[in-house]
Amino acid sequence: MDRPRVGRKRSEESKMAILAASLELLRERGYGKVTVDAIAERAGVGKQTMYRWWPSKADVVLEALTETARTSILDRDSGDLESDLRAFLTATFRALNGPQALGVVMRGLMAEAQLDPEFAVRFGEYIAWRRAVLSSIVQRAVERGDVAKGTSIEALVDMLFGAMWYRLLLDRPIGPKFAATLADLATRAVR
Amino acid sequence: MDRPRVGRKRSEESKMAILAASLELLRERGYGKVTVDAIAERAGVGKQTMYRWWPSKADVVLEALTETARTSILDRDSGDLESDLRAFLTATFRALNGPQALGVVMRGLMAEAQLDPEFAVRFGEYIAWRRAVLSSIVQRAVERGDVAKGTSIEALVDMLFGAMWYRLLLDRPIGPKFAATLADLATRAVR
Amino acid sequence: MDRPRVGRKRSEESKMAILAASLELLRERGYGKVTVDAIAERAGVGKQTMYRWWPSKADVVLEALTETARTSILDRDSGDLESDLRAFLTATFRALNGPQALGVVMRGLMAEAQLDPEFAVRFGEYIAWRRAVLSSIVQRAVERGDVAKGTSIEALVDMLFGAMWYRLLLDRPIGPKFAATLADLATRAVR
Amino acid sequence: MDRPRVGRKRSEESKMAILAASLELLRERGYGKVTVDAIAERAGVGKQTMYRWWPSKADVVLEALTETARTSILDRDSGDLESDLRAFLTATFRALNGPQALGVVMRGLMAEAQLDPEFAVRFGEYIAWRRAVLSSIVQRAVERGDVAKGTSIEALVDMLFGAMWYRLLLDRPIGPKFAATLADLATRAVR
DNA sequence: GAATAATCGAGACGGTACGTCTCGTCTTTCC
DNA sequence: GGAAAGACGAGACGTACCGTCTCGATTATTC
Repeated sequence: MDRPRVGRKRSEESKMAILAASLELLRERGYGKVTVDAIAERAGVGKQTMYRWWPSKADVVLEALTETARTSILDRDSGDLESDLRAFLTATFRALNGPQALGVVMRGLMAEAQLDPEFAVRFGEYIAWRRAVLSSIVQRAVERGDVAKGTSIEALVDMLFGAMWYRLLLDRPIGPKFAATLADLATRAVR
Repeated sequence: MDRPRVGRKRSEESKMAILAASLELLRERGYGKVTVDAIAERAGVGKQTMYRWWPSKADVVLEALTETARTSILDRDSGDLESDLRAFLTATFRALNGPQALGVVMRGLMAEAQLDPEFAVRFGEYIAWRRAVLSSIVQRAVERGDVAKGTSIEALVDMLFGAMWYRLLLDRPIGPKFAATLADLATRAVR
Repeated sequence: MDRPRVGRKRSEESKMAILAASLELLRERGYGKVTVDAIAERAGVGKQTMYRWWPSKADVVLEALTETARTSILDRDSGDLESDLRAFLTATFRALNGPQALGVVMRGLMAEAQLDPEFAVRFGEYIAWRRAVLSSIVQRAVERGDVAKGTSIEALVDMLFGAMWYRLLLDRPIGPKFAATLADLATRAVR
Repeated sequence: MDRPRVGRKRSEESKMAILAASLELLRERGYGKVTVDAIAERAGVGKQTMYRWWPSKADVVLEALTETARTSILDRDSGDLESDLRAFLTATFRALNGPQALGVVMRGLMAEAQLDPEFAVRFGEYIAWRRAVLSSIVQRAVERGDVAKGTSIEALVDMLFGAMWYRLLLDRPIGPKFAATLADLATRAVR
């Protein structure tokens, strides 16, 4: 059982300043050009304060992303798979292209995950959390009997998120039209 | 008009040594831990020789990859979309997991493409070349009349390659079973 | 006028623990490798408690040193300059080499004084205090008429303490033999 | 036996720029406030270039000092110990106070030697070199028969250089008057 | 005996400098 | 004139300490 913590409390102000500075710099320069020193300076914070709470730059950014992304998830139950999917994908894609430039940030993090295996673990958890939402949408359709028996939900989710990531990473546009096309193809695949 | 080239000829030996050393180190350490100096040393080559012929480390690796991958493409026309897809995907996935560890290399290059926009262009060309093969498989089915009108071939290819990349980048297994599932889902999606 | 202090009293226990921990660590690691955090931890004390009572790490050590050194001063009046000098120097040198490793500590403080001008002032006072003892030994000889007229006592003291510090700082041995040699040379110099 | 070196030669230009920048900064800020980054920037040089050739900042400064000090050594043989000593000490002290502020630099290095044992070794060699000059002056007097039998030359040199260092480190003035006093005392001590 | 003050251990904070690493370029010598 | 060797400028990285600030608990004094 945790003995009651003693000493100065973690500064919520610094924490927020770091996350905010990260997002700012990410938008201004893109992931690859953001340095730890720049974040610390912009946040008015010592570098050690960052390393005390996050193991690496990528983890700071991941937390900043998670914070922001929390709002942009949409899961509306319309009773129809295709329209649920379209709504979810459209909202997701909009966030990617939005003023926060989430797409750029996510590309950078995916890159980092390839280079730093320890970060990959934590990034994987974030990804799994996003997957879960999409899975549950499909799951509802299964329960309604709208999905052919034996269909692999996992593979379907891989195809949907995969298509999104694939275009994101190759810097191709991701818009509402693409969302509709994917929703349509996915719905037909599981019929 | 080309005046007959003067001076020492490009050493084919050095070129091969560089490509071989790259693949070796890639397998041993993974992309992120391979340095230019290490490749040069392993190849017994000056660093300048690398930069004379390739614009960056990533391009060396890309060429090493292309060289190897050339063999692993399979495009058999069986007259049936699902079985063509299954065959193509199975062969592709096998190469990823093969002794050359192509998967690891491709992950590294995709990461690099996120951080270096100039390399992203060249990497994009490589990707497009791989896409073309898969597209032509689907195109044949279209010409046979096996694909519903209005189906977006591009989106279908995005879903297939997307699913592959998505699993690859998140370090999840990619095997023949997954190939079959994808081929099945894709075939049903276009009916 | 000081109104009688209110509030918790200074903890004599903590003070002693800090001085003791300082000497311990000094002996174990040498001045350069002793950190403020280490002293605080060893003493079971908050860092602020140190900075509340001493302006810097060096001052803590200086006080620890002064405390110890108080005992090691010897000033016996034998009526003979050479033997007084020999006795004083022998005792001083013995303290430097003693179990407290005063020599090591003093070297560290002298170094600190070069880097921190404010500390240099306080260290200078300590040095002056030690000089005064040696000066008074020579002064007695002057009053006995054993010193040639016009001899600079200050320069003589500089030579004696200078020789000691010079060897100390260059990590050369300082023992009773050296004390006798210095006493002899000094006595002849002032005849 | 050294095989003839291949590859780019050490840049004499960079080396000189580093040494020059060091002296400049030393004069401007004093040893304690000179940083490796500042030297590198002022010299227009990468930090690695410094660390390639010198193990630490102190060694750079030591070399800069040695370079400068080479000129300021004076060893004139007048046939008289006192006047030789006075001349040597006067010249040495003048260099300490001169426009190069050698005194400040030497204080910094002596401090560093206390904190970094590895540097202390190299600094000790520099000191030994300076000692040798003074020793040879006294040695000549011995050979002339001007020195009493049994006198410890080593101790005498310790006293002379010691007095100089002692005053230097305690930030007390060192001028020609002090040189004359020391020369006088030393000469009387060995008679 | 409650209110007020100052100290305490713990530990997070902003900041500075360090020494290492890797990149892509430049220079020298050899073939 | 290409190639291997290797030094170079640049600049980010993560670590180590410093001296300060904040927290909640613990004494002392004062009212």
